[in-house]
Amino acid sequence: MPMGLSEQELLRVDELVAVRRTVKRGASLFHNGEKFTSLYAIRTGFFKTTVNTEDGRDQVTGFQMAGEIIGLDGIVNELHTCDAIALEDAEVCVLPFDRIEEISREINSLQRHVHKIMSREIVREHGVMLLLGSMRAEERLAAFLLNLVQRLQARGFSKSELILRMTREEIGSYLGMKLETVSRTFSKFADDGMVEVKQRHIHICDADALKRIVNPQICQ
Amino acid sequence: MPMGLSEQELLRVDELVAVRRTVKRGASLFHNGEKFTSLYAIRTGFFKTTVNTEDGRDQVTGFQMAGEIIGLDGIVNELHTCDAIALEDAEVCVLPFDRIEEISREINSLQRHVHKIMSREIVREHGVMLLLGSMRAEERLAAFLLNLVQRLQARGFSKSELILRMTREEIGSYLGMKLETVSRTFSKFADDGMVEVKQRHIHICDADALKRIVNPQICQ
DNA sequence: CGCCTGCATTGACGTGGATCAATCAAGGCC
DNA sequence: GGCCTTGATTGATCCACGTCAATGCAGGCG
Repeated sequence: MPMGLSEQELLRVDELVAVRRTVKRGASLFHNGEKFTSLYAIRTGFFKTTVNTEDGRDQVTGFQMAGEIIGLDGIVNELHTCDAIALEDAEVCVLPFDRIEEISREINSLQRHVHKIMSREIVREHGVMLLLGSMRAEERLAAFLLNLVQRLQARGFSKSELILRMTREEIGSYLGMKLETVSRTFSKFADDGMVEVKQRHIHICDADALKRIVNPQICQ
Repeated sequence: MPMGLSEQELLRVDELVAVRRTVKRGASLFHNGEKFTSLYAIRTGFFKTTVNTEDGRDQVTGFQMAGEIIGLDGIVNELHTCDAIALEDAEVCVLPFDRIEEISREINSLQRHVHKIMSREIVREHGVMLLLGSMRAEERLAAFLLNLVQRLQARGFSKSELILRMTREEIGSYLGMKLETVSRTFSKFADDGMVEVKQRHIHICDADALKRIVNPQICQ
């Protein structure tokens, strides 16, 4: 992924991403408590990550799609602290972390790249904290839809059409609300003509209206 | 902070932490939008970090104390994406990030250390997401107090006595609740004999009771 | 000293979203 | 095809927390 490498450097990076692994829908890539050895770059498919308390509650901390990296949580204690579950059949590159460290000592742009990936995750989580801490249900769901569609668009998909890979309950967990509230809020958006919802098929009719919900002041 | 370095390596790390900066109570160490150049290691004092939306809402994303690192959010776009405000007079080490990268290419244990710091922040934020997404007001405040006192204890302070450096409103922002709810919840804890609260002076009388609130099933 | 200002506390009341529960739609499978 | 399971929708009710408002408390300053 870093650019402008020499041929020799490219070889080293290629060797890093050589190992692949497939994960069936519903299966886990890693579990809370497992030993951490590698990061994973998603090639195809869709994941969720969840943290869970000893007393059984759990919380979806993110949804990841092709091109994104999962496993960063495991570095600090060499143990994974969340579960990564495939929401559809998926393929990942296995990136052994000590090899990443080794090669990033030699290739500055890879080093920088790794740091940026971790920083980006921190910034993303700040955004989720803002959402969970200070938004209301409609704002949360609107922000969620806009974020999802924007990431899909960056991968060449439609900016108005999407298929949700996760259940209402998983969306609710991520957004700090109950599945019924997620469902009702979808229905309300549909009533207001902003989206069309058919189960997991979503058509965004009026993205600006969604933006106005997230950001009442700015978008008039 | 990494251990087991040669004398020469120690010199290089010493040079990294040479520059100090003081920040007065209420002043900012950096602001959202400012160019990112350095991380900061807190030597003394207490900070909060906040993110803010264009429409004026803001959200406290963390409280940081001596020994902790702030500024990681800035790496990804070379711009800070949050504000860091001193809650009391503070002193920090300025750690120019390109120097960190340079030296961590040479000293493996420093490289590992940097990665762990970033991973730890990601894990911490997972915990906050769990708190914001699935806990109720009493659980949040109990978890907050326990976390704070545990970090203070690790720094040699009392495990039952603490002085809050932040207002009820800042606590509320961090925990996703209104300042009145924070205040009421403190009063309830006091009524139940779990803590004594005199403004910002907190005495924790029954830490186990707080733990039971956070984790109803496990702690009986 | 008394006044002012910024927090904190407490009360009364309203509401957004949780909860409980029934119904419905869509696959998957025999 | 009919049955079963899993997830989604919708309604009725409830309550935790937000909102609005009054009061209290402590530190800073003229």
